[in-house]
Amino acid sequence: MNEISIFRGIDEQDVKYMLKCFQAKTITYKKDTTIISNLANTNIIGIIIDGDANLIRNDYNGNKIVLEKLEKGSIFGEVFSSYSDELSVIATSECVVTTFDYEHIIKRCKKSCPYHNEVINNMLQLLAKKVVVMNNRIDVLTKKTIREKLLEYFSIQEKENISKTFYLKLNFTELADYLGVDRSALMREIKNLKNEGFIETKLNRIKLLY
Amino acid sequence: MNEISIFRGIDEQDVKYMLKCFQAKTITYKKDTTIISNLANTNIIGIIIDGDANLIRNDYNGNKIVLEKLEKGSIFGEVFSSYSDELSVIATSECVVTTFDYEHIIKRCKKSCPYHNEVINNMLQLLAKKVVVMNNRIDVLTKKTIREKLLEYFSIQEKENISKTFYLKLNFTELADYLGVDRSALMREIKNLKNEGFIETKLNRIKLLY
DNA sequence: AAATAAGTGTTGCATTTGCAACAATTTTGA
DNA sequence: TCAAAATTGTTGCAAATGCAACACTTATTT
Repeated sequence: MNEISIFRGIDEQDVKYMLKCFQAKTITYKKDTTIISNLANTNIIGIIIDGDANLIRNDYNGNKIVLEKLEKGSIFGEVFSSYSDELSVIATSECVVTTFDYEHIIKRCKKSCPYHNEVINNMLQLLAKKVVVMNNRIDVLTKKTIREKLLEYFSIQEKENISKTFYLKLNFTELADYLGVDRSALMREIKNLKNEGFIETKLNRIKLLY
Repeated sequence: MNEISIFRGIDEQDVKYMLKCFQAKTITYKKDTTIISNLANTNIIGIIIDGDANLIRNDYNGNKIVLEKLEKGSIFGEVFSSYSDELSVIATSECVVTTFDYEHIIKRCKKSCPYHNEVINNMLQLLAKKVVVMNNRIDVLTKKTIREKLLEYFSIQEKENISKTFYLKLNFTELADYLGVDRSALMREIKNLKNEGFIETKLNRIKLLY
């Protein structure tokens, strides 16, 4: 997959050295525990070393919304400084997390680690990738009907998988949230698409017939 | 406004030097002319030095969608590499634009300009700001009804202006596109909000009464 | 293994929305 | 300054959607 990670291109020894230089802390969290709360008011960068977590927003009504699913290699905390609602990161499996202060990324360390450039480049690419992912979601959400939203979503999956057959990464409840529509209405529209011969489905496998 | 720009914190002389080092080109475009076409296939970074432009997507139907409004200080081209549709940038007023190759940002130049760090930091912050803006839009688009979308949009404007009275930056046609809804349905809902005493409007000025 | 929770699938109905079409108003530019 | 273009504002109507409620299936927990 050639995934970008914040330490890509830096060898393991140097990563260790750098983390020491950054005064990074690595902690293991149990499932369903809080990794960090009130993220918006910190200058912390976190990296998921292993496991999965969710970036959660608690809005004014007390609703918890999953803003982002974090997995191995994901970073969090880099961009939400302007959020006024409370953000937190919750482990959804046993989870190893490294955190350090954002300052270390932008300000050169005194020892001016030679691999610092590499980290910044990776960071830019991670952010750029995030922008692409968000753009995809906006494209989908901007469509007016559930059918159009679904077809746009399928089209993105088709591109990513380079195949007209793929497995949904979200369950239907999550997909409804992702598309910003009512779940039952989503089910109805999927049924319609099947009946009209646009798609075939089997569990979470989708096959596009057009 | 303390706006971030890619050259913030670097004095004018050094910016000039750096642009030379980057082999940057600065060109003035007339209104409605194409600044760059097929952006997705380039590694170019552009900076709007003066004037306004639109980042346009030509989708498969030939529809032109305004993805982003660019103004003085905006940068473009850095993150859209994965778009398969054609992207272009069109001047919406007389427009001075500087372009250079993305490589210059990430790879240290041979002379290793001392202000290079500053540029990278600014670049990170610009991207981060973009992520925040996109997050706002996703928050709005995810709401199910036009009323909820409008109220969320107003709430963001209220925060940004720190006032319950503010002027819309978009006209109603553009706002309808931004919210992903039909324009006439949007007008209807604004009328309802007025009749029910939630807002007052006068031209593009909105006053929240709650 | 039983109990509980989470997710899927379905339906009737009221409400919301998009669409189409048009008039009125404002802005642009020739 | 006048004509054309763009934007605003309105409405009837059909279609799409959300909501609520429920049965059923699959996971998870104890």
